[in-house]
Amino acid sequence: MEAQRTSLKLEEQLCFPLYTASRLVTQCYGPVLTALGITYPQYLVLLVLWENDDVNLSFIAQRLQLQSNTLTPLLKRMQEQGLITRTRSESDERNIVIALTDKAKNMKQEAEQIPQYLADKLPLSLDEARQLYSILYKLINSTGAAS
Amino acid sequence: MEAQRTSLKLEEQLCFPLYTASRLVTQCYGPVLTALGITYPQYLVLLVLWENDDVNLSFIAQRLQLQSNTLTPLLKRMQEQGLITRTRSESDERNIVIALTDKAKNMKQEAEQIPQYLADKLPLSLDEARQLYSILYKLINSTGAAS
DNA sequence: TAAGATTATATCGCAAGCGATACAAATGTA
DNA sequence: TACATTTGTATCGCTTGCGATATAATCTTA
Repeated sequence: MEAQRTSLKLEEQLCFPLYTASRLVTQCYGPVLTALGITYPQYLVLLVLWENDDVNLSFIAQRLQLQSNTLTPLLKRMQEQGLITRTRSESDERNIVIALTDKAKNMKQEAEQIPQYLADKLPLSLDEARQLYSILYKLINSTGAAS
Repeated sequence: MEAQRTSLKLEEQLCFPLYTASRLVTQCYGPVLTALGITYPQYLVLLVLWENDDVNLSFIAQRLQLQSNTLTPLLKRMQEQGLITRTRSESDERNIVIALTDKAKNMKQEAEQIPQYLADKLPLSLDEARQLYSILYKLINSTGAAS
């Protein structure tokens, strides 16, 4: 709310470093994820499912702040790769239940090392990482629906 | 380099809030950019060109940390919309020179209000914004090529 | 209980992103 | 000056993202 001078200089835009850091950090996952045969958003879906299996599409959508027009094809591809199953709920046929296959469950163990791999690769101190989290979630909670 | 406990919990991954905040903040630009008839990456290209007109594709690529396989089609679309011209350099025919049209030059004035619009929309204090910048650029510089 | 709202997911169309590769112009080198 | 290398863009194929809209199942309510 304080008066802030704003300009059109690329480096002074908040959006630009956010967008670029996100892309470049995502690229850091490339080698490990390729080895597992998955993409970055697919990895995020697995993170959700490793915490909560047998959930509706809308649950994943809410956790990742993605919509059905992104998730439906993404989940279909994961199904084709044998990572998940998609089943219509019997109690409410509008719902589609996503469940991990054994293949995806087994991948969790290999994935355990990924966070450490990334933490080593990025130059942030614990303090900086905490600050970053705090600010990013402030942004997220202010824009999207409440998480 | 300190010992950090890592886990596969979604919220504890650095990547996830970065990815989500980037998408959601980008979505905040939607209304203003749609009014100008451009997309978010096109806006970034314009930011570069408003600072430095008549530059090679590789200059934009370096500034935005994007590659030709992303920029070439993006710039072609901007050309079709009458925002830029693409001309082969005479001195070195490998280079393609990107220049703003009058239409795009005139858009700068309307765009001047965008940073303030966003600053008002996001809940960050000046201090938080500075911290965020600092950390994001640390990430960017550690991953991609030196800016 | 039939019509209208709401909810959950899907479809369509288009613009990024990006790994891999291609290709022509320029440069280096023997 | 031929030939290999490097440089700057472009092409291909695929997977996101997302606005807009569609569709079917469920819920509401008169």
